[in-house]
Amino acid sequence: MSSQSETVYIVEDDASFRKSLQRLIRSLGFESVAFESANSFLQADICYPGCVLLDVKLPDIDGLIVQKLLTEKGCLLPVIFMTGHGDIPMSVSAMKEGAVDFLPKPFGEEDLLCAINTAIDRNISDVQLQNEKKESNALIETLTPREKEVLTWIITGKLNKQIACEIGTTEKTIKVHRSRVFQKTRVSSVAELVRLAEKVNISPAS
Amino acid sequence: MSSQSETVYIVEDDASFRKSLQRLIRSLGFESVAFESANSFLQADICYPGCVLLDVKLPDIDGLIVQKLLTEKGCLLPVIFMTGHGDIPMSVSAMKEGAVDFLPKPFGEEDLLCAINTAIDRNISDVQLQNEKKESNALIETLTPREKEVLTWIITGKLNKQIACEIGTTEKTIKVHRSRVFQKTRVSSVAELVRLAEKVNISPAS
DNA sequence: TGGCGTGTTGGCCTAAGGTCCAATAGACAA
DNA sequence: TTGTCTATTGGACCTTAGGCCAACACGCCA
Repeated sequence: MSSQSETVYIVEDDASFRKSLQRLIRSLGFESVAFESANSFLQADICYPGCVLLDVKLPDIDGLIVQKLLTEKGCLLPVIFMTGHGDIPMSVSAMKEGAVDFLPKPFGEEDLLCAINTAIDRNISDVQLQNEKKESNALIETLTPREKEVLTWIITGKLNKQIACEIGTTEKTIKVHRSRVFQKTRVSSVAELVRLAEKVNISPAS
Repeated sequence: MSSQSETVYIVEDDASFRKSLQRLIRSLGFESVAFESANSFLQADICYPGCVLLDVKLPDIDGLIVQKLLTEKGCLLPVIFMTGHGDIPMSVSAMKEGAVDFLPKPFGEEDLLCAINTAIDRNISDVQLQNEKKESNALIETLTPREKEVLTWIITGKLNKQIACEIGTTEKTIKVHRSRVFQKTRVSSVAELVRLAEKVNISPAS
């Protein structure tokens, strides 16, 4: 899993704490990139696998808002919150939104390491899932509308003649569409097609 | 969704607060059953759909432990925690373990109602998922070992002759097994079989 | 207006799946 | 020991699927 370097992004306005965090994280064997504000972090290029260690209280944007912005951007970096003056509702909101952990300052090295490992594992699997989904989507997008329609019937397990009846054409036509669907999506069986369709949330026709 | 009465189980040692909670919850339109200790709750029969409103600090067992016990028991009741003197690590642990919410006392009626609705919705879908899984499992369990083996190959999309080669027998034999698999699992297509197998976490052979 | 992509259809042939009937062999329990 | 369950195999026959070749209609763009 560690084929690529794992990066911990740090967003923390206190310069001395930020630097000591960065030292600590590097000593734990991770790459580390630090930001002093939410905006500078949000504009930065990020690399996977990684996670973000995010202070809740930042000078420009609230940490919980940053978390939402990341999600909206489609960024898959898992968030670990840090806070000096947090409260329970804040931590609960963060966790509901999918934060990996919410660490009150000061926190122990073990807790941090544990959270980072969890976050990076999650990121690795999220990224892989997203990539698979993208690849599957690219295949599906090569289909014509009619072929997509036939696809949704194939994955219900219907026979060609039944599909023909459903969409008002002949069995021969369905055979051709079916054949094209298999070619274009590069599968060789209905079973593979079912799994491909599930990956991109295509559900069986009526 | 409200075809059956929705029950909120309350576990709270403070008698007066327990009673006022029960009144409030009934006024919100839910059934309510209250307990003054974790043990009495854990021994009770529970009905779905529902959820449990659980005090973190109880005389006999800690609320967070109760949550783990419920999970281990296979109980699907979602947990909403209440606490008078909680802290952030406590709320974070609870949320990591799947709690729906973690309400510091005193909490508002709206927050409570919102948490209960979320919890019950989750319970309804969890219960439905579990039922579907049970039904699918029951079908799969009618298969002989050999038939299960053939099943794992069918859902990879392999042809009968390929399966025969894999498990060292003839195409004819696989045809018979395949036919029995379809009969016993009551599906009529590979597509349905793939979905059935996924529900019970059977993954394709090598 | 001609080419291209899409959707449609036909015939023909081979391969594969599905069903019915029949039969054998080993394991395990009544 | 007999009977049942499981796994195995064969033959015959029909249905489906898939590939190859050919063709036509329609809309859109250059």
